Amino acid sequence: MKPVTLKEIADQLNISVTTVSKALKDYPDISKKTKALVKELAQTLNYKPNAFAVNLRTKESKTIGLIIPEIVHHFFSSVIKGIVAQAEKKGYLVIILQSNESYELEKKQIQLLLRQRVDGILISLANGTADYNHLTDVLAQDKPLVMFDKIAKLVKCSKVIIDDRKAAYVATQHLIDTGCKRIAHFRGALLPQNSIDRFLGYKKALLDNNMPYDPSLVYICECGDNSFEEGKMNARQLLKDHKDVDGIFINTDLVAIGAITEFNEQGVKIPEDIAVVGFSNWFMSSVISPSLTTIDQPGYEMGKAAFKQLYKEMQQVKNKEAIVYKDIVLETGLIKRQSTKEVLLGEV
Amino acid sequence: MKPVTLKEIADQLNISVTTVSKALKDYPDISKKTKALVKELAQTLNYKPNAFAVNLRTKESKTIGLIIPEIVHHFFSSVIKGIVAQAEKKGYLVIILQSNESYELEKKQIQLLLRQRVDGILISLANGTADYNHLTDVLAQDKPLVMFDKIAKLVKCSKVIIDDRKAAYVATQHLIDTGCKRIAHFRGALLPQNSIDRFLGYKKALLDNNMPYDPSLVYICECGDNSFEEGKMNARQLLKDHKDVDGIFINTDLVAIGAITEFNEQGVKIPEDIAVVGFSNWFMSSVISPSLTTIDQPGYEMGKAAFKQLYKEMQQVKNKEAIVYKDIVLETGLIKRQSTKEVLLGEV
DNA sequence: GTTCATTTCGAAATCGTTTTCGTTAATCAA
DNA sequence: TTGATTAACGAAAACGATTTCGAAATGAAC
Repeated sequence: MKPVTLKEIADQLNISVTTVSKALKDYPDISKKTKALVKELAQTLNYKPNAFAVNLRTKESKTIGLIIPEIVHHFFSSVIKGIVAQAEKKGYLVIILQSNESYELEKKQIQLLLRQRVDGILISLANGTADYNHLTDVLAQDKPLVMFDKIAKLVKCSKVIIDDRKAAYVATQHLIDTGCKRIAHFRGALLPQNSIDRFLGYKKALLDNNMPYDPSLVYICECGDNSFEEGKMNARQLLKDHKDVDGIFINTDLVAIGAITEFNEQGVKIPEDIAVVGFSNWFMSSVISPSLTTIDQPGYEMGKAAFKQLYKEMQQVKNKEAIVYKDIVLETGLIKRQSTKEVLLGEV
Repeated sequence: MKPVTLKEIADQLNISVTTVSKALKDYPDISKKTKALVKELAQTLNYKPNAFAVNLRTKESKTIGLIIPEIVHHFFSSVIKGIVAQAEKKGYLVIILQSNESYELEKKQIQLLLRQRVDGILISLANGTADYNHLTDVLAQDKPLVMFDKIAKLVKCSKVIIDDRKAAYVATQHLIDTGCKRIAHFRGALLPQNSIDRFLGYKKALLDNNMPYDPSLVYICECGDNSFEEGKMNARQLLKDHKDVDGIFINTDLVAIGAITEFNEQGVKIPEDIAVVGFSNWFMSSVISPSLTTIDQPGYEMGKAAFKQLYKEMQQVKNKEAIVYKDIVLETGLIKRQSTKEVLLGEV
């Protein structure tokens, strides 16, 4: 019933615990005969080293913590999958926690993970997080911390991101290239870096094309939950406020889908009356009608890259080297679908 | 740099480690004065008990394992969220692993979790899993194991499920009530219990309504990945094989969405020519056009219930009581949307 | 037969807590 | 004064593994 220990194996073979331990780890000072004996018995008894004991000695937990704002989310669940897959390959287990976009929770969870003595932490920040003491705490303990997607530029640690600004620029440029003259932007919440960068990309694209930037065309959502309803609401408001808008660049696919639904219901033609570009390439976007032109945001790869970087840093800590921080920027692409028109050839 | 230990606190206060430990845990044989001193110093030094040491002593890890076939999946990510939320409330951490629908991986992961000495395991079986020795291994160690959604009826442990059979019956009955005369079924893979039960519900509904059961109308997919493409493929095949089918009950929403997409592309009218009912109520289903009538499968609640049951059993083990297994069946509901017609009133 | 090297094993310390069982000193009753 | 009681603390043994440092046994070399 009780798990088998080294001692039990030792007793059964009339040798010491030391010898058993060494035999299992192929120490050179143990004879081949005893090694064989030990390994066989360990096998038949189904011996599994007690992770706590090992970790206590070696100061390694082979475990990392992962904090994300929301689990039920196409992009984030892809990231989780990438992380978990990569971690398992390297023999690491992943403890997952959801911050619910709450700063307070996030802080508590970091403490939890530190107490659990995880070897490293992967985090995508909550929208509400503006103070970074809980993060610098981690770094002060020489514990690797890698931020991904929703990051804080000010914190000195590795980051895995996409170039939100550039991607937003490309998205907006596509609207312009397909003939849109007056382009709105749904930017979601105010704070997170992504929101800021995407907005800046949108703005720059306008200016680079000698189109006026009109703040009243930028819809901010205090709630900032990037929801389907947010999209519907904003779309409804837009139709009231600005009849002349013929293109929208939207922060997140889900919001874009909300907007499209509203437009569909109100009989607004997409892309003829209004063209729409989303962001993230949720699976859903390929399936709705009209299908959504969007920016591909590689969640799985991001998770993979984030873990790889964390792993590198964990190795550095292990070898008592200094941690080398790195900013990793993943490529994105524009996925053209039905919600935008064809690119004009003659003009421009 | 190194984490603070009891010993450091003890040294600073010139008392013993024992006293520090007791003071922090409010033992009655420590004076109020020392307690105050200890607690204060612990606070300022930011002391966090070493989880390994604690676990090694107490034989409790306050950690559970979770194995699911696929993380990027609306239903499963809802389940994860329910589990993680509930676990955190009770002070448990969740280690998440993805079996990728592979029996071999599932087996390895169980071993991993046992070695990690988790206090309990939550699992939704891989499609390929037909042998249950790895599961009975867990139970033999008196370690609580709760299965959810994709279960093995033969394994003696607690299970959290929905009544797939009944739900499928309701779905099929709805097609019949809305006037469908010849109803097909896309059942996905052959093996998993859900697939079987949903098929049986479908069949029973037909028979109870004196409609012939025609095996050629049941589409099985060897690949069994419940994918969008599977839906498109099956739909294409169906249109070739059976021009007279006017309703389909489909195993999973995603497959149903694939089918709908194919029908849309081929100009088949939904629900006039063919009515469609899905299963699971993915968010997507409310958003596509036409929106999909489906069965609501409460993922979050299932996760919550699964953890609650696991928690109960972990308490039982702690109190050296016998584990009481329980089958928990969650309610489902039919969500009527545009992919099926209105219920006929006059007839039947 | 002595010396030295090599092979093979074990004793013991250690990781950081928890908990049992004493021990000491102070207090109180008689 | 003596004995019993109580309050407050500590020594030490776990938990299960790892690793350092020796020790014993064997063989080789002279």
